Order: sequence, then C-alpha cells, then structure tokens
Amino acid sequence: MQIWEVKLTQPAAMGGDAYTSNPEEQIVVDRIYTAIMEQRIAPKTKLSEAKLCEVFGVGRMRVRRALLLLASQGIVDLESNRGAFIACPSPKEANDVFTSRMLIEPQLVHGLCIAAQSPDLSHLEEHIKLEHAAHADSDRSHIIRLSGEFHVKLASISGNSVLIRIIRELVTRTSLIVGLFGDSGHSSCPDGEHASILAAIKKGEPSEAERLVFEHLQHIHSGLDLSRSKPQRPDLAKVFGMA
Amino acid sequence: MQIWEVKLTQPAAMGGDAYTSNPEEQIVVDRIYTAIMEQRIAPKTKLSEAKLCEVFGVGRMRVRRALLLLASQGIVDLESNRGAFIACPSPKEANDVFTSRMLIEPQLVHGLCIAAQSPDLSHLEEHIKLEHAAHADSDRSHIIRLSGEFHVKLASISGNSVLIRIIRELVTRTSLIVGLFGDSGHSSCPDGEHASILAAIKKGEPSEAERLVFEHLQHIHSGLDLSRSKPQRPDLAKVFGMA
DNA sequence: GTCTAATAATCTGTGTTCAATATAGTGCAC
DNA sequence: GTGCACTATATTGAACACAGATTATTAGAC
Repeated sequence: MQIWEVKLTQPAAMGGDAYTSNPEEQIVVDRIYTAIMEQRIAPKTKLSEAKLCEVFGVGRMRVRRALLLLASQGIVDLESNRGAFIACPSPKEANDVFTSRMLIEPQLVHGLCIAAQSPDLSHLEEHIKLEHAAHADSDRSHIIRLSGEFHVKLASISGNSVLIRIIRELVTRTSLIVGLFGDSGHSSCPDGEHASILAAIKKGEPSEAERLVFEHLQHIHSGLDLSRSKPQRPDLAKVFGMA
Repeated sequence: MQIWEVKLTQPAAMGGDAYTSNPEEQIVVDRIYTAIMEQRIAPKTKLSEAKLCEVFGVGRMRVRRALLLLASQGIVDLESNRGAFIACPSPKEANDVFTSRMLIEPQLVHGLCIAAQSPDLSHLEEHIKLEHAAHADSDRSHIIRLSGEFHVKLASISGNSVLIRIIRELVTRTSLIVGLFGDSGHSSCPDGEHASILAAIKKGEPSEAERLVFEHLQHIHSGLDLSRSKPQRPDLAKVFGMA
C-alpha cells in the first residue's frame, strides 16, 4: 500500500495552519499551542480576552479569532457569555484521541518506510539528539514538547499537509490529556522508543515500524489514570512570560 | 488490532461540529457545508459577507466566525482585504486528501467489522436504499450528498467523535475536489461499491472490507483529471434558495 | 479602437460603544 | 451561624462607525 506521492524535506514549521493566513493571530494560536504542548497551562484555565489582549499586545478581535480557531480544534472550550477555557478532555475524549492516533500513525509510519529518504532520517536523528539533551538537562518543558514534536515531524516527512495538520492537532490534544490524567512522574513518551521507531524506518521494516508505533502509543495510553483529574488555575502573565 | 472502546448507534447529526457550540453560526456553516457537498457551489465562488448576512439573516459577526471556521478546515480561502472564496484545491491538495482518506478509512472499516452491531448495519442499509432511490430519480444533488454521507456514517459507527470530525472534513473537501476535477458525467462514488463494503462488514471480513474501501477510494481518485479546472461564479441567493 | 491612468464605489478590517449575562459580594432573614 | 436573595461589578456578545484597500468604471491619450 505505498500511497505516497509528494515529498517535502523542509522542517514544515511547528505552528502554521497554512489555511488561516493572518500572521498576527497565528502568533497567539502558536503561543497557546506551545504553552499547552509544554504543559505550562492546565485544563480549565480561563483565557480571559482582556488578559490575552494585554499579554500579546493585540486587539480583542484577533484574540477572539484565535480562540475560535482553538475551539474548532477542541483545544479550548467556548462557553457562551462565560468565556474561553482550556479544554478539559473527558475520559471518552481521551480514548477517542488515542484510538484515532493508533489508527492513523502506524499506517503513516508504514508508508514512511518506503517514502522516507536520508535527509528526512537525519533530521529525525537530530531531533532525537535534542530529546536526549533535554533529558540530560531534566528540562521538563522541552522534554514534553520535543516528545510531541517527534510525531509531528514524522508526519511532516510524508509532505501531506492534510495529515500533518491532523497529527498536530491530535498531538496537542494528547499533551492536554497526558497533563490531566498522566502520572506527573514519568514523561509522556517513554525514552528510547522514538529511537527504535526511527531505527525500524531506517532498516526499511514497515511492519516492525508500524507495530512499534502502535505499542508506543499504547504505552502512553496505558500510563494514564482516567479516573483522576487535577484542577489548577495558573496566572496567565506568568505562563506567557508577560510578553 | 481491535481498538474500539465506545459505541454510539445514534445518527450523529451531519453538520454539528460538537466543539463550537453556538447554534446560530453553525447553521451558516452547515448550509455552506451541504451546498458544497451537493456541489451546488463551485470553487472560487466569492462569499461576500454582506450577501451572506442578508441570505441567512444573521449579523456580520456570525458570518465572519462561520467563514473563519470553514477556512480552518481548508474549505474556504480567506484572502486579506479581498474576502472569502470557496477553496479551489490544487492537484497536490487533492492528492493529499485522497492519500489521507486511503490511509485512514480502510483501517477504520477494518475496526468496524469487529465493533459494528446490527442497528448500525441496518442504518447503513437504510442509507444505501436512499442512495438507490436518488439514483432512480436522477437527483444529482442527493446522489452526491448521500455518497459522501455514507462515509461519514461509516465513521459514526465507531462513536469516535474525533474520527468522525476528521472524516467529515475530508469528505467535504473531496466533494470540492470531485466537483473541480471530476468528470461531470459519472457520479463521485461508483454505485454498488458502498453495498459491497457493507456486505463485507456484515460478513465480518475485516481484510476484505479494508481492501474494498481502499479500492473504492482509488476508483474515485483515478476518475479525476487533475490537469483540468473549471471556474464559475453562481449567484449566492439562488444557491441558498434566498432563505 | 485600445490601453493606461485616475477616480469613485464597494467591501473588508479594526477599533469603539453599548447591552446582556454571569459572577461575586453584601445584606437580611431564619 | 447558615442560607438565600439582591445588588453591583466585570466580562462577553453584538452592533455601529470609520479607515484602509481593492476593484470597477470612466476619461483621456496614443
């Protein structure tokens, strides 16, 4: 089932949505995106329009557009006359996200074994080195974000912008879920599994890579305790470094 | 790889995005959605804010939110200071959409063979009857929309709201693509293939169902001529029946 | 007659203002 | 002392108005 047509070696920027071109509000979206990816912002956190305006120094219009965009991706909840809140995924939502990822990503990597070329692979190797460095520094924010980005970069190799967007959204929601239900002790992606996935791709073993990705996601999923949830309300100005 | 947890037999309404709760603007989104699904509105069509306001009888705010939502799904293009236009997918985008569908839907149906229960299947049978009726009546709009909806309803059986949303978006974009590059002669989904897919699910043959879905998508894809494109500019009031 | 340039009109983008709703605080009653 | 009701404040939602940009139209020149 080799179904790859076009390729794209370039980084394929973390944030950009490609569709909504306005660069101003994309900044707001990206900042919130990465804040969630790094788990510096907890579910249920209220995203007050006024505060976001002064933190990012943009008009209320832009903030509202950004919030709507995030809401359409299930990353924030928009409650009428109450405001925007970082989404607090239900156990069912958590399962749905993981199920979707387990459905898509193994197949994706299967195809990658055929399509991936050396520049792509060395790029991934580079990324894994960054992950190890972050582990060495015990830099929690970086560890978590890089873990997620690995999956996005995997998708980026396909050059399929549709898939890339889907994966990015799922990865971000996963960050929320892991932050909510995960054991704050161990990191979201078990270290070493990314490396073995990459190794399987390198060796050109589609079935093996597919299986490793599936199990990798299963490991993360099984590390969750879906009965628990921990509410918090950090200060927005601190989270975003009062830009 | 049976990865199904929750099920949901109910229809799982065609339109609703589940996330953006505001019912007012969801109407606008849905109307444009179905207009695209029925191919009554062609790519490059300008969606003037003012006209949409009077056609749907809602404020400009709502219209703009709806357009932003549609833009985030790649269904309309938002050009700065120029307005909103129905997206005109490039050949690469078309390939990306089909590649994504061929990656996701076969796996989805594979899982469905294990999870699907009789109410789901009879619901699908009902749907296929509708498709046949539309064929008998040569009701082009219905034929096209029902063809797309079949795939959404397949996804709905999973009860996975994340997957449902992904599939709905891909199906809608497919409608745009088929309208652009497809031979206006034969319909978007070859008749009969839906029935054989359902039959494979009923018999509980995952690999067979998976293969049929893949080939089904391949048939649609191969029926496109990606070199051609046909510009039009129909009147909005007519398309939406001047509601 | 056609092409170019300038002007006018239309439409989008943005900031502002006002109304509606929810929340928090206060006071009163039990 | 606790619970309920009412008031006051703050925040969101929507309409309005204005500024900027783009497109269409018209006039003029070659």
